[in-house]
Amino acid sequence: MNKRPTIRDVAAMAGVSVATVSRVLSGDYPVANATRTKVQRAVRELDYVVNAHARALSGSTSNVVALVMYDVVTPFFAFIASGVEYQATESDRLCLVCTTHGDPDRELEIVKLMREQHADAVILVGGVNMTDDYRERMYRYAKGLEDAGSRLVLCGRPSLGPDFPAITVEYDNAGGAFSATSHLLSSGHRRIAMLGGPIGNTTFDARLDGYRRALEAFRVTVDPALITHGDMSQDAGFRQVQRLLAEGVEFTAIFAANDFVAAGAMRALRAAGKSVPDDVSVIGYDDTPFAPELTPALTSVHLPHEELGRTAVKLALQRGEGSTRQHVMLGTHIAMRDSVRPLI
Amino acid sequence: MNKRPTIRDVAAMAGVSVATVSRVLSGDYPVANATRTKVQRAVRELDYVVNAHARALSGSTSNVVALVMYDVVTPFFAFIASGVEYQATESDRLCLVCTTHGDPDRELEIVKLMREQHADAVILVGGVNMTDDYRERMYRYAKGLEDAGSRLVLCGRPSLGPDFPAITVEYDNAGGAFSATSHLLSSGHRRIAMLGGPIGNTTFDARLDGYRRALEAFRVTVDPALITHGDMSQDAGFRQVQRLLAEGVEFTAIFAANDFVAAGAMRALRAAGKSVPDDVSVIGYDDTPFAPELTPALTSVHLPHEELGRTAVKLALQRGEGSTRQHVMLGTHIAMRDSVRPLI
DNA sequence: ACGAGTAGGGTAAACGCTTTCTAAGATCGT
DNA sequence: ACGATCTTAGAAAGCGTTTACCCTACTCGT
Repeated sequence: MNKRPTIRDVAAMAGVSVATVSRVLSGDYPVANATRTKVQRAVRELDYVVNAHARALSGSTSNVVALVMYDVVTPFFAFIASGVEYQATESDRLCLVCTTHGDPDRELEIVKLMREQHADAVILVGGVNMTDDYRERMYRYAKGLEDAGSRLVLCGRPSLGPDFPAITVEYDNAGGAFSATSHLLSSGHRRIAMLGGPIGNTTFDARLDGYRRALEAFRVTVDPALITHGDMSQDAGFRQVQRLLAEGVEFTAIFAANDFVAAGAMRALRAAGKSVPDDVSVIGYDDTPFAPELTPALTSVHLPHEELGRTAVKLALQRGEGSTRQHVMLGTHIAMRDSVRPLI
Repeated sequence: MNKRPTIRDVAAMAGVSVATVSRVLSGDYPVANATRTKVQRAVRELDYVVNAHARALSGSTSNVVALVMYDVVTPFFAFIASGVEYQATESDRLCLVCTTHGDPDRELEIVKLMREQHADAVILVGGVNMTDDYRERMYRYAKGLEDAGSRLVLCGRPSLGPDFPAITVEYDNAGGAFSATSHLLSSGHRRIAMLGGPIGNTTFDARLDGYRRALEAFRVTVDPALITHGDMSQDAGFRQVQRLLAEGVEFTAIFAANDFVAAGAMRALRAAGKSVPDDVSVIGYDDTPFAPELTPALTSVHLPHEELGRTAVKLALQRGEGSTRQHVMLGTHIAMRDSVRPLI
């Protein structure tokens, strides 16, 4: 095993100084053609590659973007990751991926690691519980990262205010829920069950809010009995519908917190001998890839997942005045399929 | 914005030398308790974090594991990534994720980047076209990475031989296909269509091979008319079944290259008025999360995705003699669900 | 023909750590 | 009480780049 060559070896072989080699490699300084050629040949000959750490230490950017999310397999996160990865390589950056599984300690640990790494951007993805503790934590993160020269990006979670030193890239959670609910309402449904997510989570609170606002816009009173909560799993959807049925709550449509919950709901409905969409219409959220594969194909609120990720990176990497605290909100739309039917 | 503190600042504040600070931080050298406390207080006071690049430059490990795959959203890859990420953080490593989308140039580029980064391990995931060009490319990669002190891991693709300087972690593709096909055969099916993947891809060739071997084991002659090829998409599955039907090829069961293809096949069957599993049994591969959500729930070959990822990292990080060219093969099993029915 | 300007390239000082080498006290056996 | 041994800590030499600074040799305009 050969020791890997350094820039000095290249310089020696090419018969120039290390400064010249460095200049040829970064290409931002005039170098005579003959010299450039000699250096390039030496590089090829030795199969030389720069040492990224030395470069990062000397220069000051690490060319790394960090992505911090709940997990890596949930389609919601996977698609955002896809967008981030895409834009990162587009911008000649590498992409570090970390998962928290919801553990704040792990999150703290990761932010520390990213400060160590001098990541150009740290992108925190997904809804949260908006507590004072959370705000304070974020403030500490923002400070630490700023000192390390990193941009903090909140992706798919609300802004912490225009004064907060972070970029925010969200999508219109409440708006999507409003559309979805309105879609059911204008199809004639009035008894619409809302299978919510965990209480306090910004994402699901916003979806619930959109639901409420749509009902109000249609002058339908919000019946608390129709609103349930659970985690975001299929099982949760299943059980919530089971309970609703057991309690004899009447409804002709369901708006689910996300597609997993919707899938569980449809399963419970089927188990109870109810047909979707003949007896009950169902609409989901996130437009997960399996939505069109369900029977019936699930109508769902489509999110610009990948664009969310791409935008996060793009904004974080863009330099210049005021670029540290932008706020963008992306729109959603309904992907209409077969799980909703007008009430006659 | 404060400049971030360095180890010298900590040393100054604690009234000790930088060497002592370094030793307190790495904790592998005896330091008096009083001194340790002083240093730790200074660290907390200044909110100091080490500079990972300086550390990597000085020491010689970067504590980074790189994952190179086709994409990030396909469940097959996402679950492997999940395992890699898990084991990486377990081993105090960060996880760099790169995608190739099948582009060899991009792959080359990534390997170069990983040499620059001194990644502890570079994990290449997924099936490939086993050409001479490929072997040669891998050999170059292995050389370059070895010189950079990185381990090369081939994950979910065949070994390049015991002399090749890489670790291989595969799962039993042919074995899984053998089991799946045997399952259909022992349910009485004899006319089993095989909806294959792209020709030449190691993964799908192996699955096809397992199919063949199972038929032979049951003394059923392999009918080429029953074997089709396509990419691994749902559309491909749909079209392949459509064509089979149009050509009047008779079959009572389908073994699909993967679950996407199986989903497409079921759709085509339904479109043609055939019932699954009453008219045709279907079995998929990969046991994707949506498999149980299909109607009927899809029987599929379950892969140890996460374990594959975890094992890749574990082997790559384990030091010692002979640890650079191990080869492990993980087993598969059939997840039985509702898409297969015995032929009476 | 001459000073200004520019292209091309070398020298050496950072960058922020780890680690080897060295040395001063403290502790101990005899 | 005195060398030997241990513990603890500092000085300084890298690690492999980038870049500020400096210098030389041309090219021009006049």
